[in-house]
Parts: sequence; C-alpha cells; structure tokens
Amino acid sequence: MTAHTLRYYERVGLIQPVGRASNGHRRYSEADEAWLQFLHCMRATHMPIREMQRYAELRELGDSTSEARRKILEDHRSEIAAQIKRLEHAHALLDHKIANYKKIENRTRIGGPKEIEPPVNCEVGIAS
Amino acid sequence: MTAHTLRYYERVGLIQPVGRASNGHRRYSEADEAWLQFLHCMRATHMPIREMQRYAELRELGDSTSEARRKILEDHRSEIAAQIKRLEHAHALLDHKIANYKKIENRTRIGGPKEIEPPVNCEVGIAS
DNA sequence: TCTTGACTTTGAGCGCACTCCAAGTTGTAG
DNA sequence: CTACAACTTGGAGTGCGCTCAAAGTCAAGA
Repeated sequence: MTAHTLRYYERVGLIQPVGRASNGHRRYSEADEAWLQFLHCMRATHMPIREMQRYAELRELGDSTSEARRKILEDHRSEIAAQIKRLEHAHALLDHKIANYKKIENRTRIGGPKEIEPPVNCEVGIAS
Repeated sequence: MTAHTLRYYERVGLIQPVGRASNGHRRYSEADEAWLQFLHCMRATHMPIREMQRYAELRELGDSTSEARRKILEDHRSEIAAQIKRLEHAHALLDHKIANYKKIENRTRIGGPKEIEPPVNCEVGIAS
C-alpha cells in the first residue's frame, strides 16, 4: 500500500482522520494498521471501495450495526467463493491447454506422432 | 458478454473481423464463439486486455509462436494460483469474523456470557 | 406505406481506483 | 546557513475496460 493510497483512503472515509506527530506527519496506530490490513485484504479480493465505505460507516455507528456489517461480510464471502470457482475452472482449463501446447511442441520438434490423435479441442473453451 | 463488448473486442483486435450476413450484421461462427468463451474465461480471471491482445496476435502468427503463447498461459496460471491463495485466505478470515459477529449478536440478545471470553481479535487482520 | 426494432458506424463518455503534480512546511545533515 | 529529503495539501490526471450517444441502414409486420 502506497502513501498515496493511505491518504486516498483517509480522504474517502475508509479510515478516520489518523493521529499526527508534532510536525503534522501521520502516525498510524496499531489499530489503524490492523484495520488497514483488513481493508487491504478486502480490496485484494475485489470488494468495491463503495462497499468498504459502507462497512466503515456502519463500524463507526457502533454495535447496533453488527448485523448489517455481518451481512456485508457474508455477501462478500459468497462473492469470494464464486471467484474461487471461476479461478479453479480457469486453472484447469489452462492446465489442459498448456499440456496441449507441450504436445504440439514435441510433435513439431521430433516429427509426426506414431498415431494420429484427435484434436485436443474436445472441450468447450479450449480453442487455441 | 454484451454486444457492446463484442464490438469492442473486435475493435481492439481480440477477435479478427467477424463474418457478416448479407445485411451486414455480424455472424459469429462456432470457432468465434469458442474463442470468445476462452477470452471471457481469461477476463473473468483478470487477465489484462493487453495480455489477451498479445496472445491473440501470436495466435494469428501461427504455430511458430506456440512457445510464446504457452508462456503467457503459464504466467497467467501462476497468477490465478496466487489469486486463489489470496481468496482462500480472505475466505477464512471472513469465516472467522462472521462467527465472531454471531457470537456478539447472541451476547447482546440473550445477555452476558457465562464466562468472560478473550476478545476474538487474536489474529492479524481480524479488526472489526 | 409506415412504424418498429435490431443492427451498423465513429467517436465520445464514464466509473473505478488510484496516482501524480505543484507548492508549501518541517527536520536533519553537512 | 544551506541543502535536501520527507512529509503536507487540494486538485487534477491516468489507465483500464467497457458503455453509450447519434445518426444511419435494413427487414419484417400492421
């Protein structure tokens, strides 16, 4: 996280105005750091800034917003689960395609294969 | 994928100029569709358009670019693996936090707990 | 014949999340 | 005392990936 980003997050209300040293420089408390780490983790998993703002806002309002906050987290958790699924699917697809590329490279280096193999585009989405 | 996006992809060279019906409307072949599906899968896993362009370009150049293309796919596969790791970490974190929220909600509804439990912020990044 | 709707084009516009610029202040090292 | 680095501010700029607007063409249906 860059200093620019930290200031940006403060500007847009993701973090409360942070403590200052006597010279006016920002001093991040451990609580600030933990919160920033959490924000970072949410951003790294593509939670929109808007949603993080909403969460931060509720957090400021205190314990009565607990359920609303939990719902936000649950929604994001679902989103994460969906992302994982997409990624795993793509990962498998790439395994398939990479293996296919290797096969092709061997063919062209050493010569034709002993048997004619079917084109490996036997699955949707394997198009070269 | 919207029609807008399809035209955009054609404009930026992700797909070759596609066939037309007699009235000038685009007609996507099955090969086009398979390729688009692949592109969609890559985008859904955050491959940048730039990299997809590079891949498409190599693909047009024919078999001699096989290794370069494979490298692109391998790089993206690594990227995907890293993403999965991040997501799984975040998922576990959210499990933790959501459980904690539920605990808090039960406490406030029913009354104090029988025993004083330690605050659940026992791990980095669990800050409310 | 007229209307409707789906497509066509070029080029501009938008939302997101930063990212940087310019000008100013402060603390430290030489 | 001077130079420099590291911070401060408000506001502007950037890059990505779409997304839409405006004006035009064409085919089918009432």
